Amino acid sequence: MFRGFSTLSVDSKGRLAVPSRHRERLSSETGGCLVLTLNPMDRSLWLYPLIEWEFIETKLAELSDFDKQGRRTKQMMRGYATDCQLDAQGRILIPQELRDYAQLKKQAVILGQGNKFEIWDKAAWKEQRDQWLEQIGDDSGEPSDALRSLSL
Amino acid sequence: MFRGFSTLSVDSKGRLAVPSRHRERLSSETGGCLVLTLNPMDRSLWLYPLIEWEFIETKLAELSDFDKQGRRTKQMMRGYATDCQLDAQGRILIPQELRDYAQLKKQAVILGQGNKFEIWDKAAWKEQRDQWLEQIGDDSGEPSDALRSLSL
DNA sequence: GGTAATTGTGGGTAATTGTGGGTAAAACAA
DNA sequence: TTGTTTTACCCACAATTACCCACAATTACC
Repeated sequence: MFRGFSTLSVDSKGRLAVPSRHRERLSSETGGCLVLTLNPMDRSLWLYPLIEWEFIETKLAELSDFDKQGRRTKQMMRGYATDCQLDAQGRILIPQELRDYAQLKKQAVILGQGNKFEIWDKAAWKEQRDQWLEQIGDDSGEPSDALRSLSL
Repeated sequence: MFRGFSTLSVDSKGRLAVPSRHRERLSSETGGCLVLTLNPMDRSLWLYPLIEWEFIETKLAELSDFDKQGRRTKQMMRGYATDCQLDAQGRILIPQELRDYAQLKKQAVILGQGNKFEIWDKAAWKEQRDQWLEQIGDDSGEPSDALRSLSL
């Protein structure tokens, strides 16, 4: 399971260095083959080891074309899925199109999220985070049932 | 179960010494692997032995991506979960990002909380504590049913 | 109360990691 | 083809982190 947080910079060529503590796993897991695609829920990117992505892909294939949300999710995630590999310095090259989607500027953050990594523009992430923290903090909102029964 | 209170200092490199009476348990429990993450309820940090964290992680993994609150909770807790180990002096290095989140200055406190430790900035903790004591004391707030049936 | 052991704190140094940029190969367009 | 842009590969520097060692403060013990 991937976890953890790092602040990183996207250089002028659109490259992003994966934190070193994750490199070995990423380069061994599927011969170093990775898949980068967009996160349809947020303006951020997802980075999967190929083997994990293939599993996702089969699940996507099962989504009905007659359900609008399902169709769109499929289109987006598959359509933007880009193969990539770590270079000798442990970086990946993020295509222009995906950089635009996630509105990546110079500063980015990368978050371990179980079977994948999530990549955000730093400012956008902070905004999201603070918004969420506010919601958790005030007790006015209704936590979902799943959350209500969660003891950490 | 962890319990107890200690005042400690965070040095200029962001290191925090775990009280010695807890070291042995922390370094033996899961080969010394620990996970440090943020406490989404308060501006403080949680320190889990890896084995305890993994249990939390599986619970988080079950939350749906299509429920916004669940998704955010997952993102935050996993995203900020940082692997760490005690160094030769029994300290952990707290990443800048987490220090900022918990607003840790020079003085910190660490509280045993069952399956984990909670780490606060000392001043922030005192403030919180006094505030809570006031609230608990006056009977204006509505205690939940669970609390109502609690005999201490 | 005095001494010895343990614990908490600080800092130096070496290794690792993150970042930037140069150059050559490859892809693409005209 | 030729010229232009993009990508891959390499090298180098700066910042961070891990690993030591040393001292001060605290605690335990006689």
